[in-house]
Amino acid sequence: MILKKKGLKVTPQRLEIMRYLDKNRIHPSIDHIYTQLKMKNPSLSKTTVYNVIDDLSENGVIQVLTINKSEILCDFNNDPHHHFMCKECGSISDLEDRYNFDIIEQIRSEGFRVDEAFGYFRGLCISCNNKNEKKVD
Amino acid sequence: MILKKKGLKVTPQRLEIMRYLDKNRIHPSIDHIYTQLKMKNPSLSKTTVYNVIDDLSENGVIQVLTINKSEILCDFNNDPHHHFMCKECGSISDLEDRYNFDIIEQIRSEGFRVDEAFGYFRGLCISCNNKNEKKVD
DNA sequence: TTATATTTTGTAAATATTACAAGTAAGGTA
DNA sequence: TACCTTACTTGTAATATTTACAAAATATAA
Ligand SMILES: [Mn+2]
Ligand SMILES: [Mn+2]
Ligand SMILES: [Zn+2]
Ligand SMILES: [Zn+2]
Repeated sequence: MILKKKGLKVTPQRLEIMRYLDKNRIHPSIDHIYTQLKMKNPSLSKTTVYNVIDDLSENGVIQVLTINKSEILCDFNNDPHHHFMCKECGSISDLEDRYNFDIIEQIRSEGFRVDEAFGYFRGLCISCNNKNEKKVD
Repeated sequence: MILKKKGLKVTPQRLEIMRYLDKNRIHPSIDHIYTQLKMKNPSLSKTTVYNVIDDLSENGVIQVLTINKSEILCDFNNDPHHHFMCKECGSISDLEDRYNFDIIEQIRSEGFRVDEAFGYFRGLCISCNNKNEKKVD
């Protein structure tokens, strides 16, 4: 059990939130998670969602994205990978692993201690870009 | 004049903010800019700082960073370059150009339209990392 | 100089996040 | 199992950032 390993107590709220993030790899916001889980767990508090996300990210279980200035986004996948935000539909896509993080080693060699790395890109996703090009035709 | 070229009127407030960003390449927050300029320009409104930063970034004059979840940071240098945030002293360092953005072409070739690219790294800056290692000794 | 559209300003509203204290529950111990 | 201690959850209030808005001021072109 990943929570026990980190010294965190196993609570229904933490399990629900982790399960939700695991099954919904859409990089949801705190409010999104809260609204979705509140339906089946009416006693859930938004503060709890904040607390759980903080605990999980501080313990390296999940990662928190700041690609968006308006709110943080949550990602169950804590492997280093880049993200693309579509300015049209707002979707956040994962970018393939092959866009690697060699750069981190270069930065380390300069004397930095690198704990976290984020690659954020913005523009139009494949789907919106296709629609956009058709309009131009 | 860069403002005229973009069809933006040349106002003292815009000039002051641009001059400040040009001379202070520390990636200041809105509040930082406001506090600094308010001293010599007591009539300056924080709304104006927000408006000017929006106008300048929408017109590609400056860039806005979301490396930090608590507030946006402003960068007069709008060339693509990566940033490093120190968790100890809070400084934001520019990373060298040689950490290139080849990856953008790869993403484009997949069908995305890439307008903006950001590489954000967090950890300890060179200075704080040195101090940290001495403590361990 | 005058006209017009743009910009600035102050205030208020909206949102996201954090602080806090009281109640609740998890997990260890006997 | 029953109890204890500590960690967690919850609701509310406070804080902080950002946006909305309308009136006043100003830049620029004619
Ligand atoms: Mn992801
Ligand atoms: Mn920079
Ligand atoms: Zn899209
Ligand atoms: Zn530092």
